[in-house]
Amino acid sequence: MDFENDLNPAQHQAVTAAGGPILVIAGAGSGKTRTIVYRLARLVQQGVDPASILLLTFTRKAAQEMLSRASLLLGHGGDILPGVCGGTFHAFAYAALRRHHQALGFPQGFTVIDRADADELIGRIKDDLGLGKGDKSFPKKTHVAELIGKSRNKECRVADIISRESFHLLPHADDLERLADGYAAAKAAHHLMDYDDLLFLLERLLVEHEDVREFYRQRFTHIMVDEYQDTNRVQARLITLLAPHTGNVMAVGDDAQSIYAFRGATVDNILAFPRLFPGTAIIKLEQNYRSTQPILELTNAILQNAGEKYDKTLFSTRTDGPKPELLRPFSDITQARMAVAKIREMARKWPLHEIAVLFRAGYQSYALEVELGKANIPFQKYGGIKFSEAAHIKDVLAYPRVVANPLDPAAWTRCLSTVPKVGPKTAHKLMEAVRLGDQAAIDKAAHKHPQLAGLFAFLDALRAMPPQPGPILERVIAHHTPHLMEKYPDDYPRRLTGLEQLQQIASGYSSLDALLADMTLESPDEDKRKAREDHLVLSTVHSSKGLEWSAVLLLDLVDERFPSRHALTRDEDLEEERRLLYVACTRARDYLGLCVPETLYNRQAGVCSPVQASLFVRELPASLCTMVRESLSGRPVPQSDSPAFAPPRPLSGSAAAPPSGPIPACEPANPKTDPSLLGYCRHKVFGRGKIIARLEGGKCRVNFPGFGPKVILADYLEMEG
DNA sequence: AGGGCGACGCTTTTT
DNA sequence: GCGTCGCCCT
Repeated sequence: MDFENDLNPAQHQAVTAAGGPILVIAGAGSGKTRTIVYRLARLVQQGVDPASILLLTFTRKAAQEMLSRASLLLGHGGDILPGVCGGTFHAFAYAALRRHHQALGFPQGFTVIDRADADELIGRIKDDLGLGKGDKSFPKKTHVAELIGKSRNKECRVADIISRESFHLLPHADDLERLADGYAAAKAAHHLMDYDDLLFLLERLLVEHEDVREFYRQRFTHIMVDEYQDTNRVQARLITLLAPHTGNVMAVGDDAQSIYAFRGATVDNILAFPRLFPGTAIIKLEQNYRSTQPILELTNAILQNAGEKYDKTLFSTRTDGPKPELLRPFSDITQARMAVAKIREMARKWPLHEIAVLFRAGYQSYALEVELGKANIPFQKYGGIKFSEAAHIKDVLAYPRVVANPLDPAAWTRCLSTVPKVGPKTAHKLMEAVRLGDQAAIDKAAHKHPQLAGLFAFLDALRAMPPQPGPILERVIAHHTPHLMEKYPDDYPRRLTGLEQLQQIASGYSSLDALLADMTLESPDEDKRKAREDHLVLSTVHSSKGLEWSAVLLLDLVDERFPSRHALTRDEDLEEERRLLYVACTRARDYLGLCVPETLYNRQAGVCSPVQASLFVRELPASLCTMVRESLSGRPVPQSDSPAFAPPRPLSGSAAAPPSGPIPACEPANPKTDPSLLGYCRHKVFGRGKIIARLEGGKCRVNFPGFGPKVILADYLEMEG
């Protein structure tokens, strides 16, 4: 290892810093991973036992990547550095809780439930409490689950979350609190834990059991935490519990890339770190090795318009390269066509896996996925539906779940639903009968549903087997295949392949509990299952965190989509959207294309309505990108002189761009119709409000405090200021 | 009580 | 394009 030559001075300092707390502020593309990898390798080289290193990352994939790169540096070949404990906070918490579950009053262990299971449980409690019956204003179970999750992650009452961001639900605040309590009680009664419980229970374990705390403090003498800007409060407390104040803790993060505030992450953790760990060495990595200078100029400009100032300006040694392109398809429908043309063009220069298409939300790639299918371009989608979330996988895993935890309601419902004429209601009654040992009720039900006896016999047989995942899954799949064929007559072959993959995965585990927990905590790697072919990457911006590509295309950069329209009312939400765009653009090494459709297809009306370019795009100086319009043939046509962002025009307009200056420089001729003005206004009935969008036909969407968003003709509004 | 069917509404991001 | 809800029949 050549530390002097492989690292720049700041990286070198971070890698070779002696023990004690270290905070590394690592700008996008500044060699953060390289720094962590080299430090890992150096620690091991200096004789630190790998087993005493704890590496906490955002995904297990990231941990594995770092460990295998460090192994390579140490000359261990591609093998993962043996002994190092690496993974997510949640996976680490699960392992610790499993080891010490008796101490917490879970003598028989517990089951980790995912979001869908939690939703279902909440739905049942909602029904039990008789909430929302015939009341359309009562939130749906998924929304309730979201509120409860938020309140726990932000560590405040459900009522506080409601009054801060969903004030229309205030009338239901008391009922929602009751629902949250009921949910917590049901989890305890059935030995279930959701994602949040894992963290809070680990905290309780470490606080209440000094011996356990000391065990971990002695076991892990070196702790490294990646993506520290996206940790929440309980995660920060866990670090202080795991490490003494003078401990060897290295936190790495970038406040400008914080994109998980919505689930309780707080950049305050970065600011507070030096206070919690006195004597922290603070090291900043600012040189960018990833992107060309023109791309960095654009990303720097995005941050410059942020309300909160980030004291960083990335600089690159890569001065070459084209400016980012601003692609203007006619609509979000033709955007897919234009993107495919662009991807074809780029595929001449780079392999497909070096090209990525990013978007704000999963559904925004549907149209593109269809076009890619037509064009025969292979792709892999990140951040979409996960392997373990597919219905048939969950169905099959339900059997071993019942074996592992006979109180798991979601698992029982799935198993019992394979019996004809048994649905959620009967399943619940039966589960209660099993729990209470009510043999009479079971016999009665077995008489009514003849196939029930077979299912119970099968489950008993499973319980009698040694708890080895491989053989158990083999039997379960054999048992379940007829049901699968019945349930999915059209595509059961595809799903059967998925089950075979599951069988493969399962045989790699020695403990059933570990398999089940991993399936809910961390879905298996996509690329392990897919043939190693060259494919384009589609991803949500959130899932693209920490990754990079030679070429990046960004879809739907229009108001209401990016920033998401849910983020328009609160300032801090809008700021998070800005950082999200920053993360997206800093993924690109050589080429960055921003797609700004001129219209959006409106399904109800069946027409394309003009939209504005995203607020963030409108703010950018026109000189930072090149504009490319879609020609009528669908091929991209570069514009000779690139006026920045034309106001939206109807499709009927000529294909040639009307002469128009950049919006930022637009003169405010008529404040009522000027589409760039999104300030405050007054309305005779609703009072003061904030204009959040300009619509066609001289209308605006205005958010009135106390009334919510309304669409109003601009003529009825009086502009303020 | 289950299951099929049509209407509706909504659609952020993830461990 | 999806899940969810209510209605109606079995």
